[in-house]
Amino acid sequence: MSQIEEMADVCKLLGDKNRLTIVALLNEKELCVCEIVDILQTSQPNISQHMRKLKDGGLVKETKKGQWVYYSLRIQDKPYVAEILKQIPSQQDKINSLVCEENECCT
Amino acid sequence: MSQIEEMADVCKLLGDKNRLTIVALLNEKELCVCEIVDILQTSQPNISQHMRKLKDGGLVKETKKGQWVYYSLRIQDKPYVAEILKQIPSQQDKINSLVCEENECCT
DNA sequence: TGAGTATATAATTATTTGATTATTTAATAA
DNA sequence: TTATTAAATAATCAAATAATTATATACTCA
Repeated sequence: MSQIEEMADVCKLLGDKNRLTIVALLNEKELCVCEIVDILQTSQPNISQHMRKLKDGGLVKETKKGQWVYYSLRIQDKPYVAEILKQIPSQQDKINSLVCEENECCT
Repeated sequence: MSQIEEMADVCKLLGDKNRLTIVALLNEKELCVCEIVDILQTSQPNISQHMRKLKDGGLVKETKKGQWVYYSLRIQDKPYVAEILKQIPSQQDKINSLVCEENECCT
């Protein structure tokens, strides 16, 4: 696949509001699926499928910790993604509002 | 529309191989529709519809010159798009190979 | 072991999208 | 005026996509 095609595929991944939000969230902090579900207010399978696309596209990596799966960004080789993220407002408030965070449910 | 939604929409526009190539071409030089059709080897209505999406998304602007319509990039307010374009290989060879260029058909 | 929880997968559906074909509009030039 | 050329629009269709619902897998703990 040509470089331009690969970049178009990455842009397509970021071309969905939910996925772009997920990437912006992960830019702040590693998160588990249930936390992302909680923040984005959608179904677990919906998030799970977005995560698979992001993983297949090489934008995130997963780490299993017990029964939880944590996702983190993997964009060292894609500096332009970091540029895009610079333009996105901080998602810290959404992360702070996690009930999980308070209850330490995923730790 | 939220900023993150607007950025997702821009990414979606760039998330198509043909449109990303068009934007990369316009990054080198203003081009008319017939030239883009020539380079991308697809139909005129196909390009015309891609140009409309890019125009609606605010990524390009058009200038009519006689019976030709020239498009050029309009991304001053979107620095991250410039960052993406930096990662794309030069499209100069494709522009140089234009028959138009030799014959000066669009001038 | 079995219950409970977290996540993934599969199947389905409605919507969106990219491309094609046919037609229309607009500009130029004979 | 008519013919020609460039581009846009409209209609159509197949493929891709995001979301939902239902089910399966995997891990933990009593």
